[in-house]
Amino acid sequence: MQASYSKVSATRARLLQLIHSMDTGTTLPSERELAREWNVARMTLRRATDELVVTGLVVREHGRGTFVARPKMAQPMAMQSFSDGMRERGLRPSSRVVEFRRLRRGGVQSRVLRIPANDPVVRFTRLRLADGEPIGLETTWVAAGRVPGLQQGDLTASWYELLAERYDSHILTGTSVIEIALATEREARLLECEPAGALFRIETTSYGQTGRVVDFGVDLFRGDRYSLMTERLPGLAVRAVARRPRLSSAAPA
Amino acid sequence: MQASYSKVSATRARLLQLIHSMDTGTTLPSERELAREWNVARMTLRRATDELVVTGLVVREHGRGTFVARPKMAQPMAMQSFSDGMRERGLRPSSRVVEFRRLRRGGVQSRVLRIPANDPVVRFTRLRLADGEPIGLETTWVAAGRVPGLQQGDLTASWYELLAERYDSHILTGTSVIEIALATEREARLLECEPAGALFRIETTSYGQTGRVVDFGVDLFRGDRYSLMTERLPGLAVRAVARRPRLSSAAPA
DNA sequence: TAGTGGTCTAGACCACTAC
DNA sequence: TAGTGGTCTAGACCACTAC
Repeated sequence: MQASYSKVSATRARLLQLIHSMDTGTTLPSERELAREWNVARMTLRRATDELVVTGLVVREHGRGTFVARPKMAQPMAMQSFSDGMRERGLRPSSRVVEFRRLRRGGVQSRVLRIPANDPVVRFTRLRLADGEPIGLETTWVAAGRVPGLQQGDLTASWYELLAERYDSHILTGTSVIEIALATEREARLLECEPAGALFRIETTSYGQTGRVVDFGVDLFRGDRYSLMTERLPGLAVRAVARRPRLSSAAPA
Repeated sequence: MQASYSKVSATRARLLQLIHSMDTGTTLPSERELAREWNVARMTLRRATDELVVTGLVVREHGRGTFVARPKMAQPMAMQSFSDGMRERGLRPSSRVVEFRRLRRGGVQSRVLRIPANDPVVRFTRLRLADGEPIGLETTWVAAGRVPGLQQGDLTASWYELLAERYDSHILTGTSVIEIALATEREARLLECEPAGALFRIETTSYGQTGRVVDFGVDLFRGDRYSLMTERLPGLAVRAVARRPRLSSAAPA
């Protein structure tokens, strides 16, 4: 620790030391108590704690206390259905449809889906759960012409399997762009994380046979609970694109 | 906007609206001015701004003001040398060696490198730059036996090329784990970002011919300036591993 | 009811910039 | 020197929990 370090930094360091000697799930001393003991304002103590919350080291529960968090879970980035991925890891996948809409026009998404701007599009948002715990929030856009008769009730099982079996659309590969975003209040409520908590925002265009675009999706994963795993291969040339930063928001609020 | 939203949220929303009408590089009104105008404490205004800073929408400069930020840049996740990647995109790559050490024992990294725990290891940390601007902070571990005679001065050019040409070690594939971490003060100084700014933390094990592990590395990229691009392939089965969360820190401080 | 975290305030003082 | 962002404080009041 350097002398020039800020009080927040020094406090965070003390918190880290404290936490490393504690077991998962155990309760930290209260904010007021630690602030008094370490001679800092409660706000300073809280700012230090904020950083450990974002990183996933501790969890705060309103009215109850602050606890040492569980380890993160790894999310493989293979082009695999969420359901299969979860089952492979011994977890029970489920999903809750938060929104289901038919849009008269694809708008911005038309270009990505490679359809005429005036073609209709189906957009739906699902909360993905593993063993009942919210994992990710996923919004999908698909050309309405590709999925005739699709209804909200169809989406409780695997979307990939549905595409393959009913619509003969087989997703083979994809391109993803990963960004860090902060949870809006709505997203935080659904994912049961802190408002303004750090999220992975993964934008994926998926391709089927003959390179056709099948769907386009935006997934949000909690950064405090998950890591992403990916295989790296040589020379997969990917076009670099400059992107306007965004605050988060999978779907339009 | 809902009535139940917090003041920070409401303020962030007003800031977003303000920013969307402004051009890249232009100056926002000062914190004191906006706080007065919107009837919030300066700390509240700052907390709202904090979120836009993390997301990369605005940049603060001490003593100068707050500015609308430039768009993010995409980082391809192919297993490609940093130098080649940058050159392909018309940027001049360079790197500065921040630390270079020979360790008598590999310690924790021995297991990843698949060498006996008592074998010596070379560890070095480089700051990667594109057109002179810091992009990432990269720490690499490699078995000393694989790189006899390696010296700090060798590392200004491409590490992959050096491995291939001098040591006949060709890196072909890799496995990466991506996490969100917050910059320590040291990392923030090197990357010229905010202390506690959000970073991508990418841990990579690289493999050569016959699946041998060649090196192990931890890269930190600024989350406010970069996004990651990756190709997704079907059925790349990746073992899921539970991981203890960490605050950041590529290398031991 | 007592204790916890969540939000917000009004102000002090510092460090840096531009002149 | 005036104006900007950076840090920290001491306290108020709210919302939630556990009893």
